[in-house]
Amino acid sequence: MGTTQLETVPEPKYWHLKTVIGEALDSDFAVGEILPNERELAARFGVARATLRQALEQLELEGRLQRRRGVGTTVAPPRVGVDVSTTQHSWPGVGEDTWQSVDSADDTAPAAVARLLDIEPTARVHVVRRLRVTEGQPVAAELLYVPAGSVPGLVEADASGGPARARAVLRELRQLTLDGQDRSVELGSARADDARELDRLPGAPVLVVTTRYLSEGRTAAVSVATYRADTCRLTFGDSGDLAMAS
Amino acid sequence: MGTTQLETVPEPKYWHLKTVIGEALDSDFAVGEILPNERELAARFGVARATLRQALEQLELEGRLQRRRGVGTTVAPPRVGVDVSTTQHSWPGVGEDTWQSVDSADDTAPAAVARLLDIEPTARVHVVRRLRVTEGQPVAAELLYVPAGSVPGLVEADASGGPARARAVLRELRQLTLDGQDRSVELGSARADDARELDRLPGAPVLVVTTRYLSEGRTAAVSVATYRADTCRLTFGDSGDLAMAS
DNA sequence: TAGTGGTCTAGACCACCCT
DNA sequence: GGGTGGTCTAGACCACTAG
Repeated sequence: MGTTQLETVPEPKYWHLKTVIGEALDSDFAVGEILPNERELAARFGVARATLRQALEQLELEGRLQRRRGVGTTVAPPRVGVDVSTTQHSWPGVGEDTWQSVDSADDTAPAAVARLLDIEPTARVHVVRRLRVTEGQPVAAELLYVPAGSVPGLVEADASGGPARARAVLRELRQLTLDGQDRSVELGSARADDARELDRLPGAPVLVVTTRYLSEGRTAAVSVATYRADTCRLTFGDSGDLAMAS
Repeated sequence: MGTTQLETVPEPKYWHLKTVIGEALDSDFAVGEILPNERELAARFGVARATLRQALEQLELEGRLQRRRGVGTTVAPPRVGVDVSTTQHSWPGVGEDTWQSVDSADDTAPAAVARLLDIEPTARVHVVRRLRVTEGQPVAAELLYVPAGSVPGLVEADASGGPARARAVLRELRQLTLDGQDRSVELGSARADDARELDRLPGAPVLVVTTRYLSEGRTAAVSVATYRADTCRLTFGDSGDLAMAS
């Protein structure tokens, strides 16, 4: 009674913190600059460390911060745009140096991938592992699933399993005519092995790009590429050189 | 000494929990089924609630769970694929019922958008708000920024600001010839207003799709659409009907 | 009003990186 | 060894939903 209702909007503390720190990032910090450590920041803002961490996590999710254990928290550079437009791609590995072949193995495909390939979950496929590197930094790890039926010409002898084997699978795949591809993008979290190659912790947020390569009415191969969500912006340059023309 | 080193891999508890619960989800639960509450689950697994929550958060991020305050945690249905292929789009709002116009206002564009539009940050633009609904559920909220110069024919009188105004802006925009568009996808967190329209909490993870509409060598409009990352899989059907043919 | 998930605290210890 | 972020605990209270 008699008291004026003073903004009784219980905005969470971590949300407010995120805003405040975000603004400070714009005005007071340069890219690459290192922030005070979490314990000090928490004390400075008068909150528990867990609460501060919630704010930092959000900022990291948005690509504004970068945190490394044992090192500290730094201001992240703007996200790099990585081209995932389909016209650029054609078959995987055509004269591209953006992807590095890592190795290849024979294995079964995960259930979801087997469904896309329309094969039995127990059927064996070639699994090619590749890594995409941009400006010296790994940005994506890919698993390319190729059913044996798609590469009948592949000689089985060379079972070295190394990069040479991976390139051999890709070379055979290119013998097919590519009729088209579909692509989808969704949010995921990095599996342990992907995380290691991407220099992140397991569970880090990633953008999962799934591509079906179609040939002769069938799905000839499926690629599952996981991109670092913190540092990457996926671009689909559907106009591309058109913007340059005229 | 004398003790055999027993798998001293300090896999985080929450990571292990996530795996265990994820497997249980596959085998013991049906879509829509409600899980025991967090306090009980934590007790059952012998961990603190915060630790259990870390596991649930990951599963929610991957679209496997859905949590609602005051209600409970349920098993999420598979993500819905929403088509964001550019051929389908042409100008925004051409005979589509997937998008609902909400309203339109005159405002300045955020700095990042002003840069894409190549206009002054203080220049006024039409901001059209739209909502994308799929199967009765809101999946995306969009802000379409249209510089006044792109819609010279727009009559200023009708400043109602409601859906009618929004449709008028779109109608005028369609007078231009569309030369092409660029699109990019990145991870973000929902702003308060988007979160409300998407029926999520502020900060919820979203996929931000930014589109530049090009006309006569200029950027005629910019769309920033935020899709619910938990329930959506963005699809780029670059083959589409090709898969149907032959 | 009872029960749910969301926020917050004040500690502790661990894994990792640098010097 | 000293400092960083990452994990974990055992509590407490709040905001929301439903019966």
